[in-house]
Amino acid sequence: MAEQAQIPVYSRRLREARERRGLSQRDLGIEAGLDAFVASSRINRYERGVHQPKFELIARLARALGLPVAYFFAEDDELARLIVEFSRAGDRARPAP
Amino acid sequence: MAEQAQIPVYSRRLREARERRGLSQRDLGIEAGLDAFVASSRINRYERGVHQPKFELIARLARALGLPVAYFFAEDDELARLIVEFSRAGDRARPAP
DNA sequence: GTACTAAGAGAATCTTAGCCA
DNA sequence: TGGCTAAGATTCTCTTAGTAC
Repeated sequence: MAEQAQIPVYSRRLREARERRGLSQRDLGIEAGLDAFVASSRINRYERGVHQPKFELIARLARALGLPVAYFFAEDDELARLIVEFSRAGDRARPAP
Repeated sequence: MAEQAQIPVYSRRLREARERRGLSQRDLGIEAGLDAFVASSRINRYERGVHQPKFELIARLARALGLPVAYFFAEDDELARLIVEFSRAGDRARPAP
């Protein structure tokens, strides 16, 4: 049987977070600072696990989605939840920089 | 004044974790499955922030260092500590897969 | 409008072969 | 021995131009 290439964690978390926000792939890319003409294509590649974005871009996507970068690399769902909780607690303590 | 290129989070965390383990750059690379002839050069590039490793490699480095991948992307030190605590708790609950 | 893809252009990393403390 | 680097070889991503629903 043929091995199906595994979707990376960050791809899965990216799509989940985007859909939770009700954004299209194009609009998420634009909010992260990508050119409107390439946004859809690029975000699609990342969510499908075809291409790997630069960390700098992941950081911008994380900011656009209101999540810490570490969230996108949490394999464990419980750890992911913990990271979100931590960032929300931080938001109250020290507002937006 | 010239802007100093910022060292990425994962670079900083990688070096810290490696030194805590008392490993050389070469030995860490080898433990992560890199060829002995390229290990030193490549790990050095990652720790200096010159090159970005593939996520697949970060996952192997994380395993070699006994840390979750998310740890290497935690900007906040307190969050990093939280992630380590979580992984240690998990080790007791469900041993090595 | 949204999700998605092929393929050449462009930009990155990887390997080799070293240097310095 | 350990940390580090230049540069060509290699391999990746990015942009463009599309398709299908």
